[in-house]
Amino acid sequence: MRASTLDVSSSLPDDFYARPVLEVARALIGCTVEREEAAGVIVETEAYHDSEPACHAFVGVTPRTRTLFGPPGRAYVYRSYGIHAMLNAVCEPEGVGAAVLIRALEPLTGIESMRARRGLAETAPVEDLCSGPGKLAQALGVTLEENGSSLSSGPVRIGPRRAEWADPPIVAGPRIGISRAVELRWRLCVAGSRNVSRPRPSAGSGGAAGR
DNA sequence: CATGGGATTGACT
DNA sequence: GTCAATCCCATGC
Repeated sequence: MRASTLDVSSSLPDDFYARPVLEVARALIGCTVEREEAAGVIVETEAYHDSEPACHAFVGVTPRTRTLFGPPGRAYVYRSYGIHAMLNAVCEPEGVGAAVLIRALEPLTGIESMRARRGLAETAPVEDLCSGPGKLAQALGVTLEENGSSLSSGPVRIGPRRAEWADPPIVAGPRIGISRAVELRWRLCVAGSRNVSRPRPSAGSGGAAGR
């Protein structure tokens, strides 16, 4: 029993994800992601839906997007730029292609193994471990083989929002690295968190108010 | 079967 | 700020 201080025995039920994807993206802030001995608190998410062209599922059901249209509560993992694995949570009812991209975590446990998997020195700052979607997948050891696995009973699990994250200050802004549907402010970040990826949205200008 | 683009990152100017 | 690394897969011939 090495992780005695972190009881993440409970995972979010599948129906947590069976609702509007933007709603889930907000609800996932403050929740925990755990894989083996490593775990962290979600501080940044993005929502994607098949109705808008930035979503992989926009093109319809293909071998690649099959998971996105499948039942909610599964992991959608794909490779980006040939290098990085991206971890998503499939949302909305089966038949709808939607997912929340987990973009950043505040590390909780397994920090040494995170540094090792990221190839960083023991002195590397904690905020460098999971402050980006490719980084957190590498830090947790998430692989493409986990695509389609259950987020409640599979190798990667998401647990409920922790008490100290009951009402996190959330800032919304445009999603990162996309060229279409840029008008949607579907990126949600914990205001002031140093674990959020760059560019960090400023609390004043891109704020929670849309446009 | 060949090609091109991508929900990124880190190193370098 | 710019740029290369590198792989999956959708699209087109």
